[in-house]
Amino acid sequence: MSSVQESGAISLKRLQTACESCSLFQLCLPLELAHDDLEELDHIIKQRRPLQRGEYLFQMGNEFRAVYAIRSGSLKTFTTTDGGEEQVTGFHLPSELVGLDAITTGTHPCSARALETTSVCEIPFDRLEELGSRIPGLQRQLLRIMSHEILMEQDTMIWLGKKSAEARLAALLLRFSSRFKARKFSACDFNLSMSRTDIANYLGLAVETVSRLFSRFQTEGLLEVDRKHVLIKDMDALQRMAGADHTN
Amino acid sequence: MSSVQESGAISLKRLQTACESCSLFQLCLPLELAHDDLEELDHIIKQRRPLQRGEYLFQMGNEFRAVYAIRSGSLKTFTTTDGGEEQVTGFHLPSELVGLDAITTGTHPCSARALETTSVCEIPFDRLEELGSRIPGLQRQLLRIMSHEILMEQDTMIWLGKKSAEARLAALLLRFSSRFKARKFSACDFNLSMSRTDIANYLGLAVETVSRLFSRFQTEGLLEVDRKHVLIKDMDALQRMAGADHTN
DNA sequence: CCGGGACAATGACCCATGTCAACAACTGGG
DNA sequence: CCCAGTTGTTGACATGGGTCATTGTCCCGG
Repeated sequence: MSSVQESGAISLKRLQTACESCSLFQLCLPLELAHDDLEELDHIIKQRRPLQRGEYLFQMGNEFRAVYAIRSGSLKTFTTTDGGEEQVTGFHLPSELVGLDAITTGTHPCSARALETTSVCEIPFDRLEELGSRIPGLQRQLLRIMSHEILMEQDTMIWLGKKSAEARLAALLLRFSSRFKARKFSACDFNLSMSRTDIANYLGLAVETVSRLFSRFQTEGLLEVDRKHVLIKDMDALQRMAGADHTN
Repeated sequence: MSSVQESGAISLKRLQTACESCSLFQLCLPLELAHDDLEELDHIIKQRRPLQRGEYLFQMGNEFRAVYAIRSGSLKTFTTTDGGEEQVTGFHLPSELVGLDAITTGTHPCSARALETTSVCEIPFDRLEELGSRIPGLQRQLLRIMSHEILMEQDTMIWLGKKSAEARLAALLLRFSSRFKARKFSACDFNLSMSRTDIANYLGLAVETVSRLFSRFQTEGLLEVDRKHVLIKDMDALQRMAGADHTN
């Protein structure tokens, strides 16, 4: 899953960010920006030391200062209920922006934790906003990204509300598949960086159910699974499964 | 539930919109704008003939031209699956903006239908965007509203994923309660403009379950229910119910 | 190469909630 | 004011998926 991976020791000089040379360029914020505007954006972006698996990018309740674009690796976001229970609210892949849900309140409503070694671009929000008011294309792109996030969550709500366990897992797999595809990775052959527990939590199922489903999908010839590694063998069948709600 | 209701015949002269005189002023887009900026906003807003119960504000697949602020009444938004099944994605009350989820694709991903007589302000999106780039406060407010929407949907995802039927209904009731309260209506005594079927659909439950729960809440003394009308008698108990997920 | 701890898979059992069916209550049109 | 259609309520029964318990597997450190 990891791609652009910084090697070993962290040099003290400012790491090169340069959106223009980033392989995620077309999916991330910069899309459609002119060369000069891009340079301005580059200047406000800070590159941070890569996060190790399990490290937090931010925690629920932290003051909101920046949004983060993922360069490589992956994150999960989750809230913690009063009872200490965790609820996973999303998994995030390279080029995606996290932290947007903190704008309203000025406080992060969820925590973000690395699922593997992960590097991010930090984009201070006050400066992004200021820049947005000068560069209409940037502003538009920001609204578009947020709108897209709303859309994706509506989709998720549909699975959670209406669909059977198998449809939910199928939908999850398809979503990952298309996200990888958009990032020029294989749509059929990928690693899931999160644990079964995280998947189950996200889908609102018991771990055991998820486990059983993976097994069943495998015996039915839809997938080949080996731990984190997934190979999709029958995309159409998955699609059919994901489509059917349990009223059928 | 309806409040600012236009009476009978529709005059041909442009109806008075004037955000400044709107009772929803503080909750809606205009918040924090200076007088002059408000006037500019007023100029791009169109007032449409009120929608009757069951009328569509827009339909899934329609081209995205405008976002809509609800003045009075209420709407539901929903998608229709290939199988013709309906999935309710939200209920919308006065001062709320609908249509934001269409920004990314330029096409409405869901339909919006009036649950009762409902009047809305139409805000053409191209002009709003243009205005936003000139008025930073407006832009900020727009981002804030979208961020808030993301937040609310995450919350919804949590109910749907993790919670028992009773917790879901309790959470729904509490959400309406606080939304009415924010709009200076009673937090304990209100009408639900949508049918049981819509509620059930939204919560991912069977109508029968919703019906039974209403009855049970009533016998347990938490509520008094009479058709659409709800009187909350024990807010704390509801809160406790909404909090507990079915892992407790 | 071995051992411990986390993670994953599988089986047996049970409960919450869905389904089906009958009925009751309300609503609007004539 | 009545009747038909729609919407809501209630009961009996079925089942998907949760829970608990056991066993298997991987992975890392020593």
